[in-house]
Amino acid sequence: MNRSGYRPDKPATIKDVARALNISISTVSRALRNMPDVNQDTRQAVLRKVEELDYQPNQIALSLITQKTHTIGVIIPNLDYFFSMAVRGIDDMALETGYTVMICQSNESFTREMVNTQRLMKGHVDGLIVSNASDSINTEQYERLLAKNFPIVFFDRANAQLNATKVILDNISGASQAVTHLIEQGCRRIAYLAGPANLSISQQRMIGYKDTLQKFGLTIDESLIVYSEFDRDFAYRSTLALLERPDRPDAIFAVSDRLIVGALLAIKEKGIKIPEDIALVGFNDEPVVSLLSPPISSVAQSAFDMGRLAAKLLVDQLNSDHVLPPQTIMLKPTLKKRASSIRRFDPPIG
Amino acid sequence: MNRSGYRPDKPATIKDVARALNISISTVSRALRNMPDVNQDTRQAVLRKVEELDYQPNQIALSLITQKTHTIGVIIPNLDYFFSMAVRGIDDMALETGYTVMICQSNESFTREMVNTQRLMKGHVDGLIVSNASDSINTEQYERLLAKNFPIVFFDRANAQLNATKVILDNISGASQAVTHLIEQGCRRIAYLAGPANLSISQQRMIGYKDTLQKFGLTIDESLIVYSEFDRDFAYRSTLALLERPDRPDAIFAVSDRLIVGALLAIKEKGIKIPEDIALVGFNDEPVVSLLSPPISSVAQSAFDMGRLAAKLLVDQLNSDHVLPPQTIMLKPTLKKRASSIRRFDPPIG
DNA sequence: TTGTATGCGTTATCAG
DNA sequence: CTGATAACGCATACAA
Repeated sequence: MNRSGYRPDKPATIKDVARALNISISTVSRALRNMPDVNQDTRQAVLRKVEELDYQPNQIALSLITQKTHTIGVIIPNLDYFFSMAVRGIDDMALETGYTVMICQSNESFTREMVNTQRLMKGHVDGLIVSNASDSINTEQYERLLAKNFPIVFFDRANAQLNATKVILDNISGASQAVTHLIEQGCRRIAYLAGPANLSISQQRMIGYKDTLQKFGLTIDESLIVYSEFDRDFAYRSTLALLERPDRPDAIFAVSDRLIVGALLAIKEKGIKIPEDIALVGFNDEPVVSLLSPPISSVAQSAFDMGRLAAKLLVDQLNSDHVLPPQTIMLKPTLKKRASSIRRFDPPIG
Repeated sequence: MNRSGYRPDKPATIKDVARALNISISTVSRALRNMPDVNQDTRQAVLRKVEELDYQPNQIALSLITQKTHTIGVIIPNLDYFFSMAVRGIDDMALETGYTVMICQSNESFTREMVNTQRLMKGHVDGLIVSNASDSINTEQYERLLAKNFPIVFFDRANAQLNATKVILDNISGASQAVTHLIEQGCRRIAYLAGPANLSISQQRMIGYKDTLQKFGLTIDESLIVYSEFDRDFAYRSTLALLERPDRPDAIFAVSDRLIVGALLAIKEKGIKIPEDIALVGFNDEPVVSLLSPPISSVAQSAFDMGRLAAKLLVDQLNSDHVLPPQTIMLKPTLKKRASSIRRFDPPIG
């Protein structure tokens, strides 16, 4: 007994059904799959016996033949609010289309992301839905898979160089909306908690930030830009440092709500007024930011929709009999304006 | 071509390796699994060819033989903070022990929980880790699986009648700590947002709540107990109603942080002082509660540890060659005391 | 030390 | 209408 480990009682196979009825396997198989050419009485007998023996087709055997598992692999950096919602969207679409979802978290580690990819490939998922870890740089492994025409859909965090199907946010627009709003509220020195430098979302939001400043004729002060991991405590400390400066900023925009919350804690600790002295805008519109004092403005996107859409694109590829060309779908974010950034009465409260 | 749908380029099989070297399949198989009785030269040649062809064993074929997929099915009601952390713990242990995790969310729906169970069973998971939906009542399906000795571990929300392996919290202790603390702070009319009546965690926490009141000689006022789903808005409205009463409560304890946040919003809206007029204690210690004004006290547990432990118990069963007897592991919660409930200076701030 | 044959559970292709 | 058999990719008992 080399196949070690405990195994539950063996379920009935198609063979058992056939034997019990003294007919051949193929007849049972045909009866079960509603093929024509099968006697009604035989079919009824099979159906009854199947019920009696609680027979269920062995998916593994089917997979061996079709080389399909009806399983989708999902690789995400973490399970924070955004990705939880995205996973819910993916699982939702998977349920509708008859797939099951295998989820692995990279914990923001590129190494673990690669390990998870291999893990899922070994488990023979039919396709992959990926959002990169914050220290992801190398795309070699994905390129190799894509070269073999293995179906992958990237969402949210997707390497810009990679020629693959993606569902992403219009991050430039999101950042632009945030910065425009801050400028309209009278802010002139807008600091930016920029997140991990190599992530596409960071880079795109940075473009939106800088372009908007320039569009309004404001100078870009690189010393007001702080790169970091998605670490609330780091944002807290960075903000304290920004507040120490004689020319301290009059607004802070952050690449994620996690960071803007860190900023909020630092500012409140210093007793500086929000939004009068410093206005705040975050990104993702997590539920928590609307509960804080003051409620924090944030760029909102629907992670659920993004997840559903990513799953949809993947399933479309899986159900297609030819290779679909890569496409990039860009979703539009909307700014939720709240007390943390509203200094004047002109703009309506969102 | 009945096997519809696109499939990526076929990977090399053990046959390809054998053919390329003009040797038999079994020799390749042996060489690969470091069996003795195999010529060093042959082994080297095989290894080289395997590298060259990028051959990887087909797990599906292996699964067909062993009837094991090295996959764990996870069924959870949602992916809020608690369950996200639990899933992280499960995935962590799975990675360590060579398993992959299939996750399905029931969205608090018993029907969907059943559908997901079938979905995972069809996908031939080796075992199941389950936390029930809030409207779960019927345990028939699990009983049937357990009767077949199919390995299942329940965690957090586990039906009390079911004779199965469980990892749960000492909910009575958690509620007792919370209520004791409130009483020590001078509260005498403690309302309870009790959650779904049929959930084991609700029932256990209710026992802790009532027993503690009685222990301190306080009467139980059933009109201060409100059942509900895990719905923040419902808690908000229930609290508004409680506040209308002439004999309004001087404290609210809630079965979950989601509900206590709803209560907080209602109380702040009414301009009632926390903790002077009403003290608050929640359950789960989600990060959000420590960020609110005032920070809310909460009964803390480690969802991550619970997840890891549940996975550990399941893997132990999977790796054992006999059926392990059901066991229930009970974890101890600790109360985090914060401003929402601290009226006196005697107890230290947790 | 290596090769051959059988089986895992199912479908598909033939014959009958 | 039904049955026998090959095949999916691999491990393994048995032969050589």
